[in-house]
Formats: sequence, C-alpha cells, structure tokens
Amino acid sequence: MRWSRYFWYTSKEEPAEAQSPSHRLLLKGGFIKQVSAGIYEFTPPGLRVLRKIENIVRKEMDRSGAQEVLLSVLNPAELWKETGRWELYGRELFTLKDRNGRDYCLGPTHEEEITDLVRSYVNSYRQLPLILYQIQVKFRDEKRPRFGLIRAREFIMKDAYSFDTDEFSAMLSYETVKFAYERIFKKLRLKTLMAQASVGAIGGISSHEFVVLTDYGEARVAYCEGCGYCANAEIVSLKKPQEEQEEEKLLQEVHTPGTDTIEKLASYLGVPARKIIKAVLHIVNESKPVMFLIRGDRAVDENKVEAVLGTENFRLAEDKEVYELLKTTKGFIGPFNLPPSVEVYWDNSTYGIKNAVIAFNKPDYHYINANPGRDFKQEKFVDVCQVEEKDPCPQCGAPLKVSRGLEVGHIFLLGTRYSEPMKAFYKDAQGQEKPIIMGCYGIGISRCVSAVVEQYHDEKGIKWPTTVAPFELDIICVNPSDQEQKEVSEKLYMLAQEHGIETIYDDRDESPGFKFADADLCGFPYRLVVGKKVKEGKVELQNRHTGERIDLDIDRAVEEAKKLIEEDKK
RNA sequence: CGGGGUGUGGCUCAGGUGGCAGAGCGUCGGCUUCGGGAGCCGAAGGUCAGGGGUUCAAGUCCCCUCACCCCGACCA
Repeated sequence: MRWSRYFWYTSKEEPAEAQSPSHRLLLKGGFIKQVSAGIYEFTPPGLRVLRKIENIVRKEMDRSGAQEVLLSVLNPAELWKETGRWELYGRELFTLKDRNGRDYCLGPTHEEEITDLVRSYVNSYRQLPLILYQIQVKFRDEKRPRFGLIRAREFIMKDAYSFDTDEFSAMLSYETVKFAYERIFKKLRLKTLMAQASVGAIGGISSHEFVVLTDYGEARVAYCEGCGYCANAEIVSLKKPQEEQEEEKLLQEVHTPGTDTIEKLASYLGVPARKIIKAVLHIVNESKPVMFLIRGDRAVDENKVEAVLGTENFRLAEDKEVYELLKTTKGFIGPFNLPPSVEVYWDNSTYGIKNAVIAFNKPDYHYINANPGRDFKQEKFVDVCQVEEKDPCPQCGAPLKVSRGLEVGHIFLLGTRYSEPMKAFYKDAQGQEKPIIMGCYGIGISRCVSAVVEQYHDEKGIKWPTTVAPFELDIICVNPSDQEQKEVSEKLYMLAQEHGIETIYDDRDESPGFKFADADLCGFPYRLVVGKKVKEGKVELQNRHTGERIDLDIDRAVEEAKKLIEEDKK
C-alpha cells in the first residue's frame, strides 16, 4: 500500500477526550473515529487490525471443531420473552419498534437466537454435541461507555454456544473452547490470566474469565503466585481471622465530635482503623434495613452483598432513613438498641477483634474497648469484605496479589437456563425427551484491539505484535526527491509484496521526522529506512519492539525482514 | 443511575470587570528544504452546542435542554 494514496490520517495533537493509552493512541494514530459515546468507526488500518484478530479467532475456533454461523442483529421480542430476558435484561437492551408496532431489540448477546436456530433442527442425541459461533456486532446500552473500544455500546464480539446431551459432555465442550481460547490469546500475544468468575446475569453453573492485566480494566482479579489460584475478586472468599490475643480493657463511652469518617475517628482517637468496627446500613427492596458490620480498614464488596441478600435490589440508606430508624447520623451507626426490623450481619473480618472502637447510635459518641461476647453479641457471620492485596489465598493461604484487569474473554457453562424455557429438547437413545445442556463463550474482538495496545505501547506510540499489526513492514523513503532513494524504495516495495509481506510504503512528500514519528505512532513492527546510505548500497532495518537498527545490503534487506517477520508469527 | 467537568474554525486551545471572533497545528496556492512531527510568503475556513431571557449591546450574565469526558456501581 502506498501511503500517499491510503485513507489513513494521523494527528499531531493529543486527542482531548481520551484517557487510557489505547483510546488515546488508537485515535491519534487514526485507527478509529468516534461517532458518539461508545460508538466508533474503523478506518482502513483499524479494520486491518480488527480483521487480523477476527481471523486468528476464526482459525482457532474452526480448529476446535466449532462451526461459524451468522445470526440476525435485529431480534424480535418474542424470543426474548420466552426466556424472560425481555424484562430481565433491563435498560441495557436497545429496543425499537417496526412500522407495525412490533417490538425488537438489537442483539446484546445471542443465546435466544442460537437456541431458536438449534431447536428447529436438532431433535436427536445423534446430532450432538455441537458448537456454533459467530463474529458479529453487538449492542448494549451501557450505563457508562468508556476508554474507547474497551467499553463500547456497539462492539464486535465472537460468541460461541455449545449444545450437549449431558453435563459431562458439556464439560468437555467447555474445556475444548477453553483450550481454543488459550491458543487465541497466545497468538494475539496477550498475556492473560484465567480467573474463576461469578455467573452473573447470563446465568449458569460454571464460569471463567480471561483477563488482561492493565490499569484500565474494570475487573479486579486476585491471584496467588504460590498455588496458581486466580479468581475475580468478587468471588474470593475471606474466612474469619485468628482471634486477637489481648487483655480486655474497660468499656468506655467517649465523646468523639464530628468523627463521621473512619479516617477522622482513627486520627481523633489515635487508634489504627483496623481496631474500629464500622457499620453500613443498606435498604433492601426499598423496605428492609440490613446492617453490615465490618472492620474499619476494609471495604464492603457489593457483589458479595448481592450474594448474601440474594437480590441486586439494594442501596445504601440515606441520611433521612438512618435518622428515622436509628435516631443518629452516618458515622455513629452501631448494632445497639436496634428496632427489630433491622437485620444485622457481621463480616468475618470482625471476628475475634479485641478492645474495638464501635458506635452505638448516639451522635458524636463512640465506645472504646468494646469486646465481642462481653459488650455485644455477634450472631450471623457473613463474607462481604472486598478482597485486597496480601489477603490469604483461599486455596493455600499465601498472600494474594490483586490487580485491575480487562476482561477479554468469558466462558460459561449454562446448563438448561435457555434450553428449558425455550423447549430446546432432544430425544436420547431411550426415546426420552431431555433439555439440551448449553454453554456460551465470548471474546470481545474489538476490545482485544485495545487490550493489545494497552499491553504494547510506549511514549511514542503503539508497538503492534507482528501477528496483529496493520502492516508488517513500513518502507520509508527519507527523501523522495532524491532519484536514487526513490528508485531503491520503489524496488524494495515491489520485492516486499512479491515476498508476501504486508507492506506500507511511506511515499508521502513529508519531512523525514514526520514519517518517523508516524511510524512510531502507528506501531509497525519493522521499518526499512531508505536514506543517504543507499550510496553505499545499504538500507536500515529497524525493530519497533527492541529499537534495534541494522544496516543491510539493499538486495538482502527484504529477505532479512521476511525472515524476522516469519519468526515472529510462529 | 449518583457525583464532578467541558462545549469557540477540521484538530488543540486562548478570549478579566458585557463593546469589531483570535492563535498554533492542519488545509489550499507559491518558494525553499530533506535522517526525528522543517522554514518563509499568501489565502480560505465560525449558527461561539441548541433554545429562551436580561441589556443600547451577550462567546462573556441568568434559566432550560442537549452532547461529550472523568470518578463510582454493572457487561466482552
């Protein structure tokens, strides 16, 4: 491709709206263009990257025995009503009506459609197992799209679905896709962790996430370098700690004016936050008050709260509600003299604490030296504590590491969540009708574009791995008005194409610095610089990843580049 | 959905106390230059997000709406 004729425009200015490196560099490098919040267009080079990722995914899925289909984007409401998700999916579903007033949605995921497709053809155990997949656009009306392609409202996803006769067979399908995913991310050069995950809104039995460690992910992953345990932080269980060994001191009521936060209270009393018991009041289903008590230095994990309460319909109590129920204000809530409507849970972190600071619903006062058993009762213990670095690994007890991560893949063993309500049944060898056991498996293709940039960039720009680079080789003619340089560049460009190297030839009439800067920004793994050294019969081959530069004889240059590129792609 | 912020040329931004709409980059024409986003000369380019209000006069002050970005809770 000759850059002078190519639809590719980079920017010298930093895009004002972008924060994360991938968002910033993809915009600045002219790979994507924003249309609206969470909606992006791909330019020719951006699309080249996307297609390469798609093709890697496609190849590995095919290799695992999955078969590609293409489902509809515009989905009639009827199917979604069969599974109840027309209502359950909520406001994240983009919905619309046709001219006759019939309801549709733009598919955010395709369990309903694929189940409908399969049930219309499959009715015997002889037709199973089966894995189908597609690579297609998805729509989700996200509450907060952000970081460019990382969380978009319109995005490209590879979604696969498995259909089996029984759980054992389903588990095999699950493992098959899991292995395919490992190969895919390896080929994309993405360093991922595979984390145990909660099944969430899609529903199901078992689930793993493939997570890229970056600062701009929204998942928190806890992992253990000792035993290899790795899980989404929201499902890591924290047990009761050892009982503290301390002599119980005399309970005292202390005046603590204005200490409405743990920080203020800790510094006012001169005690560490871990010696404070904090109380958090939630309102469940807009009616029931529930109090959680947790150690002062720890945070409540709302996902765990959801698991304890069995509903996502809860929120923190407002000041007014706190006053009506407990006649106190935030910061002075405690588990004493409560109205019977208030349910109390103690987080495991509060177990065995000695001489603690705790509030008792009297504004501006706390108890000090409060001790469980003697001064208050702890009945129901639960685990609602947000996992943090150095917490013990639930498997081996070694200190955990915690990182922000970006979820690029997710696999679920669904069971009969969709086949049962949609009556996707098969007949077994005995003629018995049974629901198909399903699994579903996603990879965020467009998100992977960002994930790669997050892992491969420096202050100058992107450093594409050769397997996904828009072009493998950039030929720069330093001075196109120099006849000799021009001729050599043209010759090398032709030769590179003959060798099957994906080449962009920067023949633009721009200054050398301009072209070098673009090459760094756009991240081609290899760069052939045709400059004044042609007089000595040499050109320079540069490696974007290592920064290495070597002078090569003109006739050897392309072969040499080819060798390195092939090596990278292995 | 809660909290914070920003909307001025294609892009990045400046425009105290109301008084002729600006710069740099980019674009177009010309000259010069060529190993790290070159230099000089000239030109085009604006519904100041939209609507309403105050005023002799609004980019600037007030009200409403919209869009986008950031922080939190949720998805690949």
